[in-house]
Formats: sequence, structure tokens, C-alpha cells
Amino acid sequence: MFNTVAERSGKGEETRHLVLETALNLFRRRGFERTTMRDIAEAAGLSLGAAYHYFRSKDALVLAYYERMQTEHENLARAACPPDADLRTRLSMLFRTKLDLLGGDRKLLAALFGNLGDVSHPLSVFSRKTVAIRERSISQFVAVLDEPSVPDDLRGLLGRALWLAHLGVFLFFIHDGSPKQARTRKLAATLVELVASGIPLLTHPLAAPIRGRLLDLLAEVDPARGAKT
Amino acid sequence: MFNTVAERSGKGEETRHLVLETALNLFRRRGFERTTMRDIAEAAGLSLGAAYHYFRSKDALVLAYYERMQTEHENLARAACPPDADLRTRLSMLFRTKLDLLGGDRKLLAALFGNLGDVSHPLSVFSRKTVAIRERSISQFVAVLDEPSVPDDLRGLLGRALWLAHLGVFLFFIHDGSPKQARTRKLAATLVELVASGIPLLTHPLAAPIRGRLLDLLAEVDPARGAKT
DNA sequence: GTCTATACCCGGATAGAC
DNA sequence: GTCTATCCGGGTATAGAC
Repeated sequence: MFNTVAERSGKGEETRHLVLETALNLFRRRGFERTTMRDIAEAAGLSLGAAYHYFRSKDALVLAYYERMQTEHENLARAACPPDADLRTRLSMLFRTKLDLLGGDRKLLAALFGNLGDVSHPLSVFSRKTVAIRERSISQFVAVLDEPSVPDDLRGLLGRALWLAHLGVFLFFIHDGSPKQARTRKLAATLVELVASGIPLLTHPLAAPIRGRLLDLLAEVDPARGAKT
Repeated sequence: MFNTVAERSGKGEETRHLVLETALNLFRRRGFERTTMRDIAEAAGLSLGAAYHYFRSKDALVLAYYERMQTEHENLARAACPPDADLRTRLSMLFRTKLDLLGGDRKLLAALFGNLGDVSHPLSVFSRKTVAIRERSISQFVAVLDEPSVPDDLRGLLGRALWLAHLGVFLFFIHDGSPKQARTRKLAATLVELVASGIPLLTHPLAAPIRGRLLDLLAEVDPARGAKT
């Protein structure tokens, strides 16, 4: 019952770690679909059943990967950003660090992102299984907007919209074969410019009708409300 | 060699049609993934081999479905739209007819749209196999912008952007459980308003900087350029 | 050309012995 | 905790009836 030692440093922990690393390696080299659980088990020097003992499914391996990457991104972004930076800098750093972190995993992500549209799929960015990680990611973008120039009542909505836009960039990134994903970096930079120069304009009186409609639109697609199945 | 009769009205055509209808029925009821080729063959009163004789794969059935739906949508949209209608009306009709046409297929589409992000997947909205249908769909949106208020040089870009936005609406639609997909219809209406009221503003001198940046952004994500793998 | 039947491979997932 | 055997479904291949 209380085999805390085994849980922390025992052979189990070690083997579990081995399985995850092996899987990630194979995923990165061959992509997700073309890596079988049999491949993983063999490469880790285990039987198929043993691999399944540690991860109930191929998906479980991916969830572990998601979580690790989100945590790493949070750390990277925090480290890269001077505390007094402005919105433009903070947003651009958020993109930059994410692109740096995931630049080598595009093949894997391509396969995973395939499940983008399927809310019911456990690995989807919109699924129940991924709420926790999703919310952490969203709050990074909301936090970027945490400054006086952004009216309080817009922050949440705009932050979530930004997160949605970031998904678009991400989708582009995944299939961007240019060296160091230069095209995606360009795209992100353009988006940052658009946001940074557009936000002040949102409060301009002439933009009032557009602003209202834009907010309506955003409120309707708010990921928090969720379009239930 | 020249058995044109058999090709047009022979038993082959009939069986082929039967297989497709049966498959679509099962897809609609049970979803794509949970329908097996064996199910389809059995429900159609055929052997597995026979079903495969007409459609090389499960995917081929889906491509046939895509094509039929695109054609039907074109007809519906054309029929629903008075020739002298304005932009707002034409755009709103485009959405309305699509939602009407596909309202019953959400379950199926959910499974198919799962492949959204995976450019390399044959059934993806962005894949090579679906270029022809995709281009037909895009040109519906470009055509909506075919009027004096839209500057010529923006039409192509904005049309494609509109198509991209329509994908977002579609994604929402798929998981919209509200009666008659009322929420999606609301969303589409709001989007139409935003576009209809935003386009004139794009030519306003005050919007010049935003306009430039927006166009940069759109040019970079233009589906026509494609982010090659 | 249309179809049946059957045997086979592959990969995800599970059961149960050890 | 680990293994072997097995199931299940998608997909292929092929031999042969009509």
C-alpha cells in the first residue's frame, strides 16, 4: 500500500521514465502514427504488455508530453521576459520561446494536431482531458494583456482570442518547412504588430461599432463557454 | 472497352451508388470511426471484397461525400440568392445554406474534421487530395466580395481570409448541440455584420496602418501559398 | 466485369499466467 | 512488474464462381 519508495525512486519510476523517453524519441523521428506501441516496447527493451503497464494507451504518453512542454514553456517565457517589458515585447517573447521549444517536434505535433477539430478526441486542444493544460496556456496570453492600455473588461476576452490566434500560428508552424521556421516567426511578428497597434485603436470612438461587433464575436466563440457536444 | 452503357446505368453504377448511400447512412448514425468497412458491406448486402471493389478505401467514400456536398452547396447558394443582393445578404446566404445542408451530418463531420490540422492526411481540408473541392469552396467566398465597395487588389486575399474564418465557424458548428444549431447561426450572423461593417472602414485613412498590417498577415497565411511540409 | 470467400498482415489494447 | 497469447478492426490479396 505505502510503497512510497518504489513510487519515488524504485524501478517502476525508472522504467516509466524510460518508456516515455523512448516513445518521445520515436515520435519525434517517425511521427506519432507511424510509431507503434510495439516499436516503443521493443526500443525500450520491454514487452508490449510491460509498456502498457506504465501507460494505459498511446494517448497517455502524449498527455505526459503535453504537460511537460507546457511547464517548460512557462519557465522559458518567464525567464526570457524582463519584468518591466511592454505588451509588444511580452507577446513576442511568448511566441518566440514557444517556437524555440517546439521547433524540433513539428513532425510529432503535426500528427497530434490532426485531432484539432475533434473535441471529443482526448488529445484535441479542446478536449476535456486537456482542460488543465489549455487553461494554463490561455492564462499566459491573458497575462500578456495585463497592463493599463487594455480595459479590464476586455482583457479576458481578448486574451482568449489571442490564444485562438496563437493556435492558428501554431498550425502554420507545424507545416512550416522554412529554415528555423523563419516564415512562422515572421507571421508571429506581424501578428504581434497587428495586436500591439490595434489594441489602442479599439478604444478610439470611431471604432465603436466595430468594437461592439468584435466583442460579440469573441464572446460567442469563447473557449470557456465551450460548444458542448 | 466501350461499355458505356454499363458505366452509365449498368449494375455497377447501381451497386456503387448503393455502397455510397449505405456508408453515408452508417457514418451519420454511428460516426466515421465506429463504422467499419465490414459493417458497410454487410448493410449493403455485399461482401467485403465487393465494397472494396467500388471504393479503394474508407477515405474514398469520404472524398465522394465531400464532392457531392460541395456541389449541392453551390446549387443551394445560387438558388437562395437574388442576383442583385448586396454583400451582407450574399455572405449570410452562403452560411445559411451550408448550415442547412450539413446540419444533419455534424457527427460525421466531427470525425472527418478531426483531420483538420494534418495537411498530409488525405481527408484534411488542406490536403492535396482535396484541392479541387477546396478551391471551389474558396471561390464562393471570393465571389461574395465581387462588388465595387471592395478594392480589386484586396478581393482575393480577403476572400481567402473569409474562407478561413468560415472554417472556424464550421468547427464551432460541428460541436454545436443547440437546437437547429442556433448558436452557430448567431455566430455566423455576427461575423457577417463584422465583415459587412468592417470592409468599408478598411479604406478609411485612419485605418491605414492597421490595413497594411492586416494585409501582411493575410498574405502570409494565404492558403494558396501553402506552408509546405 | 461483378462478386464471394477466405486467409493474411498490421497495430492498439487486454487477460491472465508467472 | 513483466511476459505471452489473444482479440479486434482496418486493410490487402487472391482464387475462383458467374
